[in-house]
Amino acid sequence: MVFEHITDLDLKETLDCGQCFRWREQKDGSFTGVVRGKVASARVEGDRLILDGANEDDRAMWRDYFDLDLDYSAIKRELSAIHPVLSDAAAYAPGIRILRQEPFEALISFIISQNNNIKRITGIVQRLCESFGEQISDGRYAFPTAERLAALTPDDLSPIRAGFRHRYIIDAAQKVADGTIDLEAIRQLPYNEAREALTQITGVGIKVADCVLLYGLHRLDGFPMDVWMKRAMAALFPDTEISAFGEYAGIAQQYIFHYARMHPELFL
DNA sequence: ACCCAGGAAATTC
DNA sequence: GAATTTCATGGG
Repeated sequence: MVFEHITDLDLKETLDCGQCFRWREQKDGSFTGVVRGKVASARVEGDRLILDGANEDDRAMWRDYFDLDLDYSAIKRELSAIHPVLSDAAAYAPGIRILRQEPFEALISFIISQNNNIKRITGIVQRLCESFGEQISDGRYAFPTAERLAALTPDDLSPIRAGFRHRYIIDAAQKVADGTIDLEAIRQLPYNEAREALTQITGVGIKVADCVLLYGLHRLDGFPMDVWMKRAMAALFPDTEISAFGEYAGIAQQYIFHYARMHPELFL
C-alpha cells in the first residue's frame, strides 16, 4: 500500500518518540508494527509512505492511524510563532506526528508507563501482547482485548513483570469490559470531564489520563506533564503557561518532550 | 548499597 | 488537605 504526497512524516521520529511502544526498527531501516490487529512494515521514500503487508481494504484505517489528513505544516507555523524555543524544538524533529492509537492500548500502555522507563515499558507491553494477545502470524500478536485481561488475576500477569501495576491493568480492563468506562464516549467529553472519567480507574491519575487523551483519543489540547516535561518547561519555558500553546498544545508537548529526551545534558 | 524511571495510591502529619 | 512513603522491576 502506498500513500502519495506525504509531508511532515518521519517514521523514526514518530514511532520512537515515546508515544507508542509496538513498532520495531528493522535492519533495513523500515518499521514493523501491529495496529488494530493488522501487521505492516512501514517506510518513507521521498513523499511516499509505503506499507508493506497492509491490506488495501484497510487503507482508511492506516490513513487515520498516521493522521495523514491533518496539516502539520500549518500547525508548525502556528506553534513556531508562539515561542522561538518551540520553533526550535519543532524544527529539531519536523516529522513527528501524533498517532491515532487504539484507546484501550494507550490506556494500558500508559498505566504501565508510571514510575518506569521507556525501554522497560516497551518490554512489558511486548510480553503482554505475546502472553495474552491473539496471534496474527508467526511471532506477531494483537494487543490483548479488555475482555481477555479483565478475566485475569494479578498473578496471571506475573510473566509480564510489571509489578505493582498488575492490579491497575486488571481494574482498567474490567471497567472497559463491563462498560463502566466507555472510551469512545469519553472522546466526546469536555477535557476536564474526560480526565475526571479516566481517573476513576485505579492507577490512572492526571498524567496518565492526559496521555490516554492525547495518544489514544487524539485530544490535541492534552499536555501530559511527566518528569521530563517538568524539567524541560522549567529550563526552556520558565515564563510560559501551557495555555499559551493553544489548541495544539499536545503536538507542542511532543516536540518538547522529544527535544528534551535527546538533550538530557540541558538539565544537569 | 544507592538512585532513578513518561506516577499514583496509601499513609502520615 | 498537604507532604511523605510505598509500590515491583531493572539498569546505571
